[in-house]
Amino acid sequence: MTQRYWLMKSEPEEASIDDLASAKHQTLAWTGVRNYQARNFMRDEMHEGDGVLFYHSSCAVPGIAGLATVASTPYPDPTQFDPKSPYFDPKSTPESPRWLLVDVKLDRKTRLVPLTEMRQMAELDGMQVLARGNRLSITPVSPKHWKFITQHLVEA
DNA sequence: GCCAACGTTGGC
DNA sequence: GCCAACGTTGGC
Repeated sequence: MTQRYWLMKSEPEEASIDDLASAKHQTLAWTGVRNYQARNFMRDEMHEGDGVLFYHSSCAVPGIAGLATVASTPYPDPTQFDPKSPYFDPKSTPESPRWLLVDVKLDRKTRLVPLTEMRQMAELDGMQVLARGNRLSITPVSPKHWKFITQHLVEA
């Protein structure tokens, strides 16, 4: 199985790179995804060891905040069964869970690479997160884009 | 706070 | 199965 690469958006008010850094084993379950495309990536296409660009969204300076790896096989998102959770899904059952997730483990915090900076890089043309109207919270990243970001952008 | 883009829902 | 209405995302 060849390694793949992903960009995963998180609102820092909910789960920031520092939350990931201070989590047990520097690992967080990627709870709260309620979009089928994003779920399908976690359920069907992500594998342990895949590279993850940890991205801060819906904040003052959106951008890449760290590097991480996929750290589990898919399993049911526990928040879907919790009536007190904002992610509760009354139509989902433990026998047939609708929402699956993976764990994400911090590799390292990086400088914040702003979305505006990424947009200026010709090397990143075609990157899905830069596409007009993109809202998907998990998007694939090509090896070429991953290489450019990790080798040239992430260091100051 | 605005609004473009896109996903979901539900009437028919 | 179509599609209008509505809700959400997320940059700006």
